[in-house]
Amino acid sequence: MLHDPAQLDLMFQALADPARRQMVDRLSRGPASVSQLAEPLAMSLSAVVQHLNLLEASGLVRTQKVGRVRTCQIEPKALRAAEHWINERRLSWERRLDRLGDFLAES
Amino acid sequence: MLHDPAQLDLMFQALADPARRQMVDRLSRGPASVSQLAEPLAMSLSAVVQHLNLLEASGLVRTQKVGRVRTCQIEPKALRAAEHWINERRLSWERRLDRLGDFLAES
DNA sequence: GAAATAGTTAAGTAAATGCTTCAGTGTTAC
DNA sequence: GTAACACTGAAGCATTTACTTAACTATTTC
Repeated sequence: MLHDPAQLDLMFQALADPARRQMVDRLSRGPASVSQLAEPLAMSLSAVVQHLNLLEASGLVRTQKVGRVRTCQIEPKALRAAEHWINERRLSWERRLDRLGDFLAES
Repeated sequence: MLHDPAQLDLMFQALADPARRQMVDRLSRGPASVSQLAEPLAMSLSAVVQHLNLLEASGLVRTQKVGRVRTCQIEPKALRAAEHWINERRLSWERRLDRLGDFLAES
């Protein structure tokens, strides 16, 4: 579910926007309401809600509404999935380099 | 230089596109020419070059031209920078959860 | 129950993105 | 020297994106 390419697509797409990364950054320091997320951003609350909906659709953020306040949290599992995708490619490359080094050392 | 927010922006933006991630994936298994990168993709060579230019501008891929062939490689340092950004946020969140757990355990 | 608060939704718009085609350039093979 | 090859660049176009404003729906507060 988390490695499904469509979800991965949504996650990387979500992380591509600076405002959304700023929101993730804020949330990494603890939960926040929509207004709290919006506060440091130079855009309308409406725009923030739209970004937030993308973040939620991507699985990176989970929200729950109590009364009139929507509280947002990071979903570390999703972050880990994105992290993992990058990590695997980097390691694959680095292992290849190691094997090449071994081969050259032997000759 | 790698943690400069503008560069990070370019990297995440580059990773947001499925075709570009497929190119990175291919390159993680070893260097490739532009045509080799293009081969599995259902688009014109010209489109692939445009994607490649973005990847290069983001620092994720380095290329060098010998004769008429441009050979492309992954730049693991850049991948590591993106990885690191995500990792820091996730850890920050998880550490917070740990502290919260400790606090609740004490009471 | 009226007013303030917190968020939501829809419609519109300007700019960015991901292509395409076509007309090149430089390189290598014959 | 000419033909094939491996790209490159510009122009154009359809779609998507990141907003805006304005009208609206719940909840609290007083």
